[in-house]
Amino acid sequence: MTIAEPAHRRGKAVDDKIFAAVIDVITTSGTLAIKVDEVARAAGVNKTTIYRRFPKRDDLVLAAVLAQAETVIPIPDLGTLRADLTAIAKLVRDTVTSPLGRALLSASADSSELANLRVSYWQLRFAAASAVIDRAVERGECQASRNGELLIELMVAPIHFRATQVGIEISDAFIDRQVERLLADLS
Amino acid sequence: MTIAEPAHRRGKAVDDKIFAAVIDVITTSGTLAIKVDEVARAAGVNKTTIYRRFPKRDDLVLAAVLAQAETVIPIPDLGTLRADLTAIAKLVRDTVTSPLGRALLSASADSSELANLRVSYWQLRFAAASAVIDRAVERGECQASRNGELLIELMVAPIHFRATQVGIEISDAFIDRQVERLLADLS
DNA sequence: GCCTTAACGCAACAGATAGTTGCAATAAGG
DNA sequence: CCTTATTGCAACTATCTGTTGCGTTAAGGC
Repeated sequence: MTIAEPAHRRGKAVDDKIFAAVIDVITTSGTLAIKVDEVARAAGVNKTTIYRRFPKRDDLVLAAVLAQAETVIPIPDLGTLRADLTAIAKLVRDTVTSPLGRALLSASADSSELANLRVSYWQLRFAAASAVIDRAVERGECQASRNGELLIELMVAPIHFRATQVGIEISDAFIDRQVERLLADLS
Repeated sequence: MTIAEPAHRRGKAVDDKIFAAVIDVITTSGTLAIKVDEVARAAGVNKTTIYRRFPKRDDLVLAAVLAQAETVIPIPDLGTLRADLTAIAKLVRDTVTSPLGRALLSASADSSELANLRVSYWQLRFAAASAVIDRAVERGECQASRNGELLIELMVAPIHFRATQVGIEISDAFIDRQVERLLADLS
């Protein structure tokens, strides 16, 4: 995507160190209450350097989160729809339960940019997950569905809800229940 | 709960003004990034007074939120289970959609006290809502269910998820779908 | 109505953190 | 090797949290 690369001469590596430091601080310290000084220290970089690249603290956080979110979303292919869906559901559980996930998917009003990021994050996940359904249809494992993404959403929502709102540990049984529910909707 | 009331002589009214100001600031300014000075101005009270009652900013926010959360949760009684559940679902939608609701139910790590508050908030709601199911059972409208609260949770979760994560407007059709799903689980 | 005292107002303060600025040091690339 | 973009460093300003001392006010007993 980058047109002219030689913009930052010794800059690329610095960006990576900074982003890693931000993610690290979020993961350990827990919240988005990051201190720029702290990030600078963790990255072995001067505070000024950070401010020159990211004028506001929010820019820094957003950029780091974006870089992190660009990691490829794995689409499982375990042979059966049930297995694939279970894998997806468990991945969601792990993500939503982790400190980083909780910080990133915070429902607080935050910046509208983070809100947009959250939206596209889930849309990507739903699209990837519904591909699993499409594949199952091709295998003749279930009927075709015109709104696979909605079904995935309904499967995922209670997992997210429990993790963020009700604060109950999400058992494998609960995951299975959600998977079976989706399978029932498809038959 | 208060044992000796004459603790604050001209204090009660002040508390109310402060709490109202906090809720007001949250609702308008949106987030929990409240400034104590701002609250003091909005409440027509000196900053020192606030700090004397609530040593830390978090204490102030928590107290205000608690006072707000103590509002009675209305339990609809519209004659049919479907109508009651629809009313509950719509109330949840309105709450979760409102600026205050979004701020309070933020999934961010926040203080653990706020997290506990969130948990008990939903538990109260679920308990109140499952009473609606119990009443329908008594009317012979549906079969008894041993885990009405879980069913309510599964009905509410997608509403919360859409509002906070996917950012899609929650249509009445979506609400109806969730209600019908619960009714199907009961028959 | 007066007098005690708890509660409030006020102003000035300390501490932490975001964000800025000017200049010197350094490393990449021609 | 020399230019130049980039970084390091130190000293700043601005904002916000939280504190302190003292004067002022209002509630409630007498």
